Amino acid sequence: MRRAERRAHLLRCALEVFAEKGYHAASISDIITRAKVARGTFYLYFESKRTVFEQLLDEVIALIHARVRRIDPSRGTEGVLAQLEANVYGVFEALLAERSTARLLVSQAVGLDPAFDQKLLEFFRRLLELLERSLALGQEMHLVVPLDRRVAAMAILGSIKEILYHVAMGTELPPGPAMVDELLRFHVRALFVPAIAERVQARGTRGTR
Amino acid sequence: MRRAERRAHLLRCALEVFAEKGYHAASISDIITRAKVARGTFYLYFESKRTVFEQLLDEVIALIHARVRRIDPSRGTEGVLAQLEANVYGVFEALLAERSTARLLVSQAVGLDPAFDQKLLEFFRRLLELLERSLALGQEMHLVVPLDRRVAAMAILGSIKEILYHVAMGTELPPGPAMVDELLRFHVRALFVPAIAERVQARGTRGTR
Amino acid sequence: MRRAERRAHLLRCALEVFAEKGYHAASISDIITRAKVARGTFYLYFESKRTVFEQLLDEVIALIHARVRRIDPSRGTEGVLAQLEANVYGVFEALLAERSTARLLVSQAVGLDPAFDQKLLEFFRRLLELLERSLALGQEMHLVVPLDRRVAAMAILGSIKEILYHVAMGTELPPGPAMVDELLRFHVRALFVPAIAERVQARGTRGTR
Amino acid sequence: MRRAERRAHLLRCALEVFAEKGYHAASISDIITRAKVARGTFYLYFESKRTVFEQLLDEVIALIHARVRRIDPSRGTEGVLAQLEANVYGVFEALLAERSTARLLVSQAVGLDPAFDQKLLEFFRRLLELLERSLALGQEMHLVVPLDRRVAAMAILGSIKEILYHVAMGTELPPGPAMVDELLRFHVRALFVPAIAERVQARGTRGTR
DNA sequence: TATGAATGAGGTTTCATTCAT
DNA sequence: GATGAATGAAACCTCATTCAT
Repeated sequence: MRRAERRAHLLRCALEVFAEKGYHAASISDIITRAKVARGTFYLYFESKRTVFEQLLDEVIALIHARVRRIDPSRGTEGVLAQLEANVYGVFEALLAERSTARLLVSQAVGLDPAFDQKLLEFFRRLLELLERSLALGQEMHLVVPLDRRVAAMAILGSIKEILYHVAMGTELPPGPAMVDELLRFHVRALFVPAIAERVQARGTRGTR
Repeated sequence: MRRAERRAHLLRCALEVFAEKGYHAASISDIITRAKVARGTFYLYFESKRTVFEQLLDEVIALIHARVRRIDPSRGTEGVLAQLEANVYGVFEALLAERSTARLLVSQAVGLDPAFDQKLLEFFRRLLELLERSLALGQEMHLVVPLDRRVAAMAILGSIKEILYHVAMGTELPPGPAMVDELLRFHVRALFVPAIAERVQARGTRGTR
Repeated sequence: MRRAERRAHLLRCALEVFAEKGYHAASISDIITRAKVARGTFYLYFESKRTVFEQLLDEVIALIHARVRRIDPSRGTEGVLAQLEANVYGVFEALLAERSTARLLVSQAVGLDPAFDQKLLEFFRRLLELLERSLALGQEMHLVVPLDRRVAAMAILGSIKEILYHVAMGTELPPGPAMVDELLRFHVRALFVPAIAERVQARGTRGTR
Repeated sequence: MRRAERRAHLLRCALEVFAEKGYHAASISDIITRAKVARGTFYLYFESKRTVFEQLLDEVIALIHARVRRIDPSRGTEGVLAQLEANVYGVFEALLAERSTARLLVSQAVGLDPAFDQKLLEFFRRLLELLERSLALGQEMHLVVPLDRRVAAMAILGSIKEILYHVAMGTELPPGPAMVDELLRFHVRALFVPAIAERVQARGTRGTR
């Protein structure tokens, strides 16, 4: 039990250090200083600096996978829209809660080295596939307009990532829920057939900032 | 004249090395080995590893700034659309031509250190402002629907970056022009009032992949 | 305890290397090879090559300051002479014991760079002030002849340094105590009123070499 | 003729640079920048950085040798005193005229490396021998008191060097001639039999600073 | 003779990892 | 398990010297 706690504490400290300084600038010294632990202790829990980072990255990835569900078409138009919303909300909820985690994913893990790039890429590709399948489904239901599903999926994913990036970097933005609503309306307009799109659009727009 | 050539050659080699290995994993040795130049020669042209990278990044940023123009509303609806297209095309043209350059911008320069992050962030913020102004203009002309311009601008920028990221990482995608067309239609649907959006949509969709 | 020993050992080895090769020719490799220690270990104890040297220099300076006392006039003529003697003896004792230390002070630290030059100069200036005050005192007691105290102080300091320099460089000289006696008689003649000077001179001269 | 001029110019610039920055901190770039000459040109005139410095040092040494004469006893007591004076004056005249030269000798050439140390030491040893022979002569003429000639010679040399060192380092001192007079009186008291010493002392002391 | 671009040996320093206590 | 001193590979950068023009 003790062991698991310590491990979690170390992971937590490592996350903060990586988020603040970036992978390379972060040193083992930074981590153990923050964790108030001896150097050797760190290596009792993790094989190397690389592996801590990898585990943190895996955690973030799992966190997001846990929030994203394949869309189930059996619940009608409204159900599909609700599920789409739930996915985007989930991701933002998970990542806005903690800037460190967001930074790790959208900034610090990028371009580290071929292996990490690969892992990141695979994660994003899985998300893209999921999105593509959802889009295909939407098209079958005649909710989604004809489009290149891969390109559209990337556009959606990219729009989410960009906002997370700016959140992580501290850019000023509308408060969480309003921002997500706004983003969702953007997606709806871009994807859905006019009949649906107009309905959603009417439901929500208040001002124009 | 000789000097400029050498410098360009070194920059070119540095770009390739950075793109392949990432900033930190790339060593001066890698660069000079590739350039077939002695160690000191490198420092004859650049102050440090950091400054070569910075110059490369500045070049990429300049490259993109050169391709992006503020939208001029005086030429009517079609003119505005054409200008939007030109901007996106320009950016893709500049970056698709060379995977290394694209990688530098969307992958290797991210999360390097506070100074580079700042530079990158400022670059993206300038692009966002430009986009926001264009959106405001579109709204005045009743071309663009009511929306939070900042969020929309980020969504657009993010969609472009994501596609570039995947291009840089080698993901399979539709051939250049088709992809850009597809992406533009996505933007049009997301931004424009239905009357315009439908016109554009009708004009272009061929298949659904 | 262990730590202090290691540190002392490293300082000792560094001293020897600096004395043998000079500051610039001495490399960290030389020091750690002699100390049979890994490269990193050196940096565990000292921040840089510069700081080891500085600490060594500080040590030598402290060593000498510890041996030199302001002259107390309350103990009469003989007392003053005895104190003068004690000071000169003290300095020689401290530095003759170890050629490396002497070399560091009179040879290796000279002309290194503006900062070290400054430190050295300040040290010598403090000694000069002390000498000047002692001379002023001697003049008040009518023991010391009228003279420019600054020039006389420099002459005395210089005579001591020159002998130390030759000792450090291995020039053959009379054995320690005889040499110091001889030097003291030189000073006495140069400084004191004839009545005192003759008394001291009579007391000591044995041969003329 | 042209060649000799250029060489002299380079030597001059090198002297200034060495005096200002010290041997190691001085770079070939510093020298050629000051001389407004290309890098290769430097090597047309000198084999290496080391050899320029060596030639400068040789020049200084020659300069001093030219000013110092063995004392000729045939011209009586006053003549001997006058010659002693002339030697010390000569050395100061040569070195006070130019701080760069003084710095080179008393500060920058010290502790450079074994070879330079050797050269410097030999130079000082020659001066010492000369002094020792003069002292022996003085003793034969019953002008100089019984003393260890080597120690006395070192004391005299050291007193001169110390003053030059402080001049070179910018310490405030009495104006040239007064300072040399003062120093000479110091030497006279330290060396000469009372009868002579008193005569000289009476002749010059004005104040006590 | 003069130039200055090119060279590369060599130095200092960092820091992830190990291991004896 | 915990500690933290010790390790040493590897990186960056400088600068005296060379050499083609």
